Amino acid sequence: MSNSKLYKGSLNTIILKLLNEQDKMYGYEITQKVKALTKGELNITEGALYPALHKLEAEGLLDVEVAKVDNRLRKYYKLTEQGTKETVNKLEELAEYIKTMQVLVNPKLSLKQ
Amino acid sequence: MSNSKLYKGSLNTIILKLLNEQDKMYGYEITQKVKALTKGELNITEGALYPALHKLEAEGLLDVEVAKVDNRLRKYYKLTEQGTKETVNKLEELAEYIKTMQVLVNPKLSLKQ
DNA sequence: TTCTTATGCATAAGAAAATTATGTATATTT
DNA sequence: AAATATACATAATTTTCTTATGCATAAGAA
Repeated sequence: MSNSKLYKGSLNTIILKLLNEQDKMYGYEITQKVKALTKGELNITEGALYPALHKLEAEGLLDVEVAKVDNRLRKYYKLTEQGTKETVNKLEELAEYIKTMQVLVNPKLSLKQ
Repeated sequence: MSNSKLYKGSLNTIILKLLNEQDKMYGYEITQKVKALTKGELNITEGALYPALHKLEAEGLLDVEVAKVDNRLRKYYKLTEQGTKETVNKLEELAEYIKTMQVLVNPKLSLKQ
């Protein structure tokens, strides 16, 4: 995923947010989109992505729709209603996480703002 | 640690940064400091902290010094030279992580600044 | 004075989320 | 023809954490 361990735990947030923007995406598309957006910084591995997608689906946050394009399989995922709600939560958690880490890591700066 | 999974992978960064500020700290002190700084948002559990400290020491990033205060044991940890270098790396990684996540999560905003 | 809470360390069992490796298959480019 | 890109999947292992448990002393409350 990256040389930095900090991305551990961020994958679901990334997936949900992308699907919130793009309406529907398939797995491989997600990996390419993330690579492009981060200019190669972040490469989602398949071994992380596919189990994560399956779990989000099992939890009722994603719906799947299978399509065949150019004789190849694609599994399009989109947010359920519950998935949209959870996206909001995840984004709030991310904002909170960033704030907290900034307090811990740059206590002087955090007093100023 | 927190209801949010995002903190996974952040513990070493937190420990190193605190020791970079405070010169030397003992385990329990770290848990209390983090709790105070984050107003209770983040509670480092002992099961996470002590193994992390031991590992950082084994990697040569921390030195230990045992002290007895009020008939109770304290293990003071401080950064080695290598630990100070690694602290810089960890902080750079955190800054990079935050930037990257902001691009992923708020692509419109990230264009503006 | 006894019980609870706080201080201070430690480790073991288990869960969660990732990495790494491997497998299958088709399409496209070199 | 071979290599790369597209597209999915899973299994073994590792990392990092939670939860539970254990030991011990000090301080405060009932």
